[in-house]
Amino acid sequence: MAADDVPIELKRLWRLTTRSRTGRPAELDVELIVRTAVDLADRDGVAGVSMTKVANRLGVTAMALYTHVGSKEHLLELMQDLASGLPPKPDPEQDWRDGLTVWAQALRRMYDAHPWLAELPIHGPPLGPHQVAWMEAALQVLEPTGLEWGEKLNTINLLAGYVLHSSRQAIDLAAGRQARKVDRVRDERAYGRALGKLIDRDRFPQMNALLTSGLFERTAPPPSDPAEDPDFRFGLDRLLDGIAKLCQSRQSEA
Amino acid sequence: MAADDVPIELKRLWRLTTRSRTGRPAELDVELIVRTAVDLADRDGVAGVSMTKVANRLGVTAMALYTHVGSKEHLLELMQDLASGLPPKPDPEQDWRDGLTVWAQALRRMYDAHPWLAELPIHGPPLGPHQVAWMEAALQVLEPTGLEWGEKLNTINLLAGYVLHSSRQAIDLAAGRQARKVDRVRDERAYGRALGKLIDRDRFPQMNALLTSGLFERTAPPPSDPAEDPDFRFGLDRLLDGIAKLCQSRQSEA
DNA sequence: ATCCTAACTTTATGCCATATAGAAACTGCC
DNA sequence: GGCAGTTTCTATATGGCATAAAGTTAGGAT
Repeated sequence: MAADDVPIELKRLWRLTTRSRTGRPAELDVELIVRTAVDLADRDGVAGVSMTKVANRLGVTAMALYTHVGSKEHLLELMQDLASGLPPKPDPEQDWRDGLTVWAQALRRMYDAHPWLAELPIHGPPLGPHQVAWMEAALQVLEPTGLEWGEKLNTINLLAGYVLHSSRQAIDLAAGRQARKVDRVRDERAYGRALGKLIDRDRFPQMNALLTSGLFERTAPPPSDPAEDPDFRFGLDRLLDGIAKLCQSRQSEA
Repeated sequence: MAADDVPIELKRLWRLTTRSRTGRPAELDVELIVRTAVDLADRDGVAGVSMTKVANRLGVTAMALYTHVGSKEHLLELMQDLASGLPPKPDPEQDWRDGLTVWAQALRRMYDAHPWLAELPIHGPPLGPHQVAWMEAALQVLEPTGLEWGEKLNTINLLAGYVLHSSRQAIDLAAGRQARKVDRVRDERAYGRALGKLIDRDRFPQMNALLTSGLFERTAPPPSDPAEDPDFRFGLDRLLDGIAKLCQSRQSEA
């Protein structure tokens, strides 16, 4: 069944590698390396993860890792899947809209728990067991909608992309706020004042109105639960409204 | 007016730096450096841009750049703004929905013209003249909707985030397809077949159904105009439907 | 006891951003 | 005409990075 033509990267994601009986026995294994790397990333972000640093933590040279993870790129994929964890189990009592809301909010909290996940590039379709589990959960929620497979995929992708994007922004904002004194450009108030001086009122009338509206003078308190942040909810609700319209049109066809 | 308390980074974005009359005259200037860096990025992506390479192209040492751009991070910001170009002028005849569609499609084509723009991290609010112009254009389109400033901002952000995300995916997919023989994991057919062997039918029933649906067997022809790609249009239409509902509720209040 | 083999180490290459210090080239002033 | 001041650019160096190539080590199988 799990035949030989499965690429080694997939095998490692699903932990299907077997220790060989011959040769020097390994001190390391994929799981150990990836967990160490995730620890480092949780502390220092993606930039804090280097083959050397991971290896040093394990009391081993950098090159030793290559036996088990192939390349740094692959290590990052393994880290991504591991840190993704498992989605909440869909509640069959809920309708699809509540189900997707719960799903998206859980995803948002995942990025909050491991902000470095939002730094990673996107690798096409889900490949590892945890990513597949997230996809499975969303598909289960969408099952009663009667959408076609392509539509379901597009919908999930749309939602996941939104959560990723808004997580990134929130994380960047928080990081910027921490360095406020160093880098005042990004401070909201300073932003409005500085740009206000540069913007030609005739060429940028709307921007000018926006900057003088006082919107940037408010100090937004960082919400305790990022999944309840009003800015996050705004986009989520728009998205769900748009998806709802699609579901309605599908339902009225049938 | 353009007072001294404007940070140097902003001044450079708006090309407000003045050559001093004393001292050794500069061979370089910001515009020249940034244009050279953009050329490099157009050819080789963000990874192809290093201070050394940019400097060599200009017949100068890497350190010479630092007089003009401060740091590589700042150079990337300058590149981003320059390559963003100008948005299409909003047509006052169009309603907001057509206007946003045009805007989003133009943004999509921008990422197609400079794919490396999609690789860059997000830097909070728009700071440079071109980015401000994009924002201004979107605000002008939204002007008749009667939305509040915060809603307009959230809406634009939602849309821009969507275009960025789907551009990234399309670019990654195309890049993966180019390296198909090397990296078959991401080839769509191979994806379905390989994952099919790993996935437990009981634990992942929906994924299993999806993989056996034949959806991944189709070969999607790459569209000539990315802004007309059906996958892109799908998300855009959902988003606009969601925004339309918000506008309606605002209108019925008034 | 010896061989085989996989796991790990050593060493080296060629990148990278940028700190520091100094040389070079111009203007304005005497 | 030449010196001072100022700015630009160069030379050099540091410490980091991923990973290629080749060598060493340690245990299981025979």
